[in-house]
Amino acid sequence: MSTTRGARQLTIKEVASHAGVSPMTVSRTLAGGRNVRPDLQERVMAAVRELGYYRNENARSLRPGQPSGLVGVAITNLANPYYGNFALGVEEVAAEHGRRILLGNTGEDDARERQLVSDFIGRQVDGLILVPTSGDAAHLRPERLGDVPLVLASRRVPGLDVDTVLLDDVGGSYRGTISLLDAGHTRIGFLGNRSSVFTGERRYRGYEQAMTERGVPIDPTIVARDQQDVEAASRAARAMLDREDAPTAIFSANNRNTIGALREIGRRIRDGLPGPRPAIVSFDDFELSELMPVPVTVIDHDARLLGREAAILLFSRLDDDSLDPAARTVELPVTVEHP
Amino acid sequence: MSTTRGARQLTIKEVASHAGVSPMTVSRTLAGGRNVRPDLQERVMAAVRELGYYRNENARSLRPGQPSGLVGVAITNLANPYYGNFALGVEEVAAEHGRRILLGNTGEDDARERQLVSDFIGRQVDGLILVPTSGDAAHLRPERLGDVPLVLASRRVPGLDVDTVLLDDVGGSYRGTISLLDAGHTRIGFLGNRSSVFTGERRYRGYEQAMTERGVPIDPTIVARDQQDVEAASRAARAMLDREDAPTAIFSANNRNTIGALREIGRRIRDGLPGPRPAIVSFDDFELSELMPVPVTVIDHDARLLGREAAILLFSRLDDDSLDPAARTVELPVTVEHP
DNA sequence: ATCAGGATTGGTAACGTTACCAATCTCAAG
DNA sequence: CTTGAGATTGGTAACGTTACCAATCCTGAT
Repeated sequence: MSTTRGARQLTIKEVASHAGVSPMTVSRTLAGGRNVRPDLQERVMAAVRELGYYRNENARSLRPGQPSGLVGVAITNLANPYYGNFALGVEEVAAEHGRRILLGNTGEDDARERQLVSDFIGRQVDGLILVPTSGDAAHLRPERLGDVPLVLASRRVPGLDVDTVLLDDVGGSYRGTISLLDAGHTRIGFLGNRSSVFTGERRYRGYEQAMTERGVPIDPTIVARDQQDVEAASRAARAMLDREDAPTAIFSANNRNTIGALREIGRRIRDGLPGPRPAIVSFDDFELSELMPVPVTVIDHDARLLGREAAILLFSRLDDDSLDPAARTVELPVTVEHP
Repeated sequence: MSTTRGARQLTIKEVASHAGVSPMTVSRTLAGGRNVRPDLQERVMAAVRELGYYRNENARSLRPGQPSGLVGVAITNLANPYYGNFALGVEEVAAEHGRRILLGNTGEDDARERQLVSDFIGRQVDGLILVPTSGDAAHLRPERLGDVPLVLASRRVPGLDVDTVLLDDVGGSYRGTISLLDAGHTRIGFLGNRSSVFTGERRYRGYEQAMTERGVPIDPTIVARDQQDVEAASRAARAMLDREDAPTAIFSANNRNTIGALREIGRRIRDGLPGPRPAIVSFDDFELSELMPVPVTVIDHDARLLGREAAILLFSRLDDDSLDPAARTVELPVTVEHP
């Protein structure tokens, strides 16, 4: 099927003959017009406008050494506003550098990530920006990527020494937990991800450091580290709060867990259930946190900035050959905002 | 600069000589292996694995009739979770069809949209999905787009008759407003966008229809239709609620306005200001709406589904030449969820 | 008027791939 | 042992573009 689907794409040749010049003159004009007589440039541009010609970027990038102007971006979950903002930041900086982004969603699926990376490379991307899943890293090794620079965001990959942008997970979690301890809490629950998730590990470490430093023992019965979605987080919070010795405060290591915990707390208040109304410290901001029925301290950060930084690291490698090849890490600060 | 940046991309020729066959045999093997001896296929695949070869998709799509496998997607604001979900829906369906998406953010800027569309076409996209800005549509006319199918989402463009996916803005707003009227409210404020924004117009129309049908006059002093962001929405809500004859309920036509209104209401409650605590009907859901200090009725919908539908419309055109060329419109239902 | 030097223009080849065609090989039937 | 049909393999050209080189044009100095 599909032998002819309307007029096919115009070529430089057609523009040339329409303007009465050679293809080379058209090419030069489009490339900036160096060494082309102004009147010919005018004729060429007129023909381009008249015919509605678009230069074929794929053919262009076929010539050796020519960059494609594409950046492959794979993130784990576009539905999460955090990653939406991240993607926006990347897109902004890419646009400033005249590049486009090829976007893929991995859904935390390792196989999908491999597939995306292969495809991106097949499409000749100039660089890759990745929020890696936690799986195997063989497909990200330099020898597999050839000369395509890679920047990791949010998470590291064990054994992969490349440019990375991170949040100050440990510091933020530490300060957030300290603020609870300062307020007199000693039974502080933890909701988060398991250690195999990079940020899950780091954020737990911050919590742990603060508790240890203040000599407050960590009670594993009020530490839940395996919730990926709001539903599971809500259940974990319920189990914690149903206990005799329920926590008086909860440290939530990410947005999903915070929402889940607040749902459960809201339910208990509505239903008039007894027990503490725990204070919350949330790693990740969310809208209207100030209107919640319990005080929410927010460990906030700018995902868009994280995206911008990732893109900046990437383009610095692309645009500067003399750059020290050693991997760089940027760790963005987070703020702790009291209610 | 950049004469040699490490090893350049591998070619099919190198794979061929490594496997001891001709480039054509490699090409055929990669294309599925029809009419290639199994042992040669094996040798080829081994060479591909060993060398880490990726087929150059750009060169591939250079041949006439070959689709690029790319879809250009331009949305207005990736930071908005609504559009993040939309993009996710598009990406999912594109992936199911073996396509990748080129993503651009217009930021409601007309010039940027034009630029993105040009670039997308230059990169030989097989189709375009657009949340259009409200400006001029000349660059979206069929004669400018050649044979590249276009699908619009969320909004129509005046004078452009193409496949479109919309929400049932009018019906949802009508039903939401009716629910306020049913609850006995007669002073119902409106927060939304101006008429030149497609959804702004439609959502106002639903409000208007409900009010008119019930014989409740619309008071222009409590209709604010020019807020794009939370800040402005908050100010508009404040102005409304500061009035002697403040509304007892507010219809908010979008997420940004809802958040703004709730911020202002929260402030008034915290500060103990007098005046009504208006009920809210919000077009667009947001998390934890059930925990708000005033009842919030949510007109909900699935942005991800909207994205999926847009992609489905597009791929139906790409994959079925015999399709009736008449433009189709899909209007997705919305739900009205009482608190 | 002549000529060097630079500006301008155009022709050719090559980028990596695959459609098309021609060449070779296999094998069963005569 | 020949024949021919079908399977398999490889060579060539072309997709749209631009780097490189050669050809031509123009300018001002002699």
